[in-house]
Amino acid sequence: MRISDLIEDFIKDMFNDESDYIEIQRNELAEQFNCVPSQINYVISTRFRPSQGYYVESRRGGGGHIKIKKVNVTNSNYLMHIITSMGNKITANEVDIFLSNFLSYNVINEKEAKLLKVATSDNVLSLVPKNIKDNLRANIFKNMLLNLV
Amino acid sequence: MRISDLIEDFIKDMFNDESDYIEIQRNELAEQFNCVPSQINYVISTRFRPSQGYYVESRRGGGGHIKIKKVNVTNSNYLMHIITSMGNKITANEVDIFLSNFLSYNVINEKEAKLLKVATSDNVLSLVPKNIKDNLRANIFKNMLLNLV
DNA sequence: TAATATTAATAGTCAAAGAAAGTCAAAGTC
DNA sequence: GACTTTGACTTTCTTTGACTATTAATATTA
Repeated sequence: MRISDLIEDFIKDMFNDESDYIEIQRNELAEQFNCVPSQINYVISTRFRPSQGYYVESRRGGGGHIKIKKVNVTNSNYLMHIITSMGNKITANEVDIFLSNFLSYNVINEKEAKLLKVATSDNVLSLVPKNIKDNLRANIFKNMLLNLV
Repeated sequence: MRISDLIEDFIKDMFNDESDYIEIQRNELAEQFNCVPSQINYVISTRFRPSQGYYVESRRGGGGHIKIKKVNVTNSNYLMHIITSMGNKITANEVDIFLSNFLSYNVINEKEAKLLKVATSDNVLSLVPKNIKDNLRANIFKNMLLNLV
């Protein structure tokens, strides 16, 4: 079995009912599996993506760590379904359409919609090179949504 | 847990309803936490910045001390003030500190804080060229905040 | 006694070392 | 060809300590 799969399983086993997130230390985990630390990054970036229901944050420096949050995916969950099916690019217009749907289904409130809209608006992202803008927007949108599920 | 975080928490716990400021003795505190005195300065300069709601003054010599004052403010004024006084660059760490202050002042709620954090996190902005990342972050942060005023 | 000098008690600064995590591309595997 | 493994290099944040600056307390002097 691939080592990446072992690491994936190991991390997934860390989740339990009490908390919806886990914390790991990259170097320590790498040592346990006898691999280079960057392999942990590989595993996270291929198996713990937003589209797979995971939200990741980390911190460097002394006491640093990687925190992985698992979003509860009941397959009836409308938002989750949107997140997993959304591509890795999205335009400001498409965001608007999503938002008005979310609002009409009452899955988010006005304030949240406003925040989502602002954070992904062309205006706010005007500094971002055009060729990555829609990718970034999708990134922001999905990760924000994950935290509303 | 990082010792800096412990010190930060310890100091924050010292605040109570009666007084809006606290006083510490640098060497004594350092001794309690078994660290070098300058670590206290590190904690103060990274977690109790004047721009983030704390005003710090100190005195050297016998009986010297460090006094940290919590600047008391009301909702929209406070946010508005922060927004206008904030530079056009901000790091993810600085966002964190802002957010914890906003939360302690009750000017935003947990969900809003989470959204702000996510939308400006390094992970989510990883696609963005380094030279504009902190500018973009400030852009997103300020514009989102404007919608919370 | 008032002014001045000295000493001790604090706090401040800054840069180096340490402790993580991130990136990216080359090499390997299936 | 797509996915995985590896490792050199980078970035971020924290800890440490040597050196500096300031103030209060005390001693000395005029």
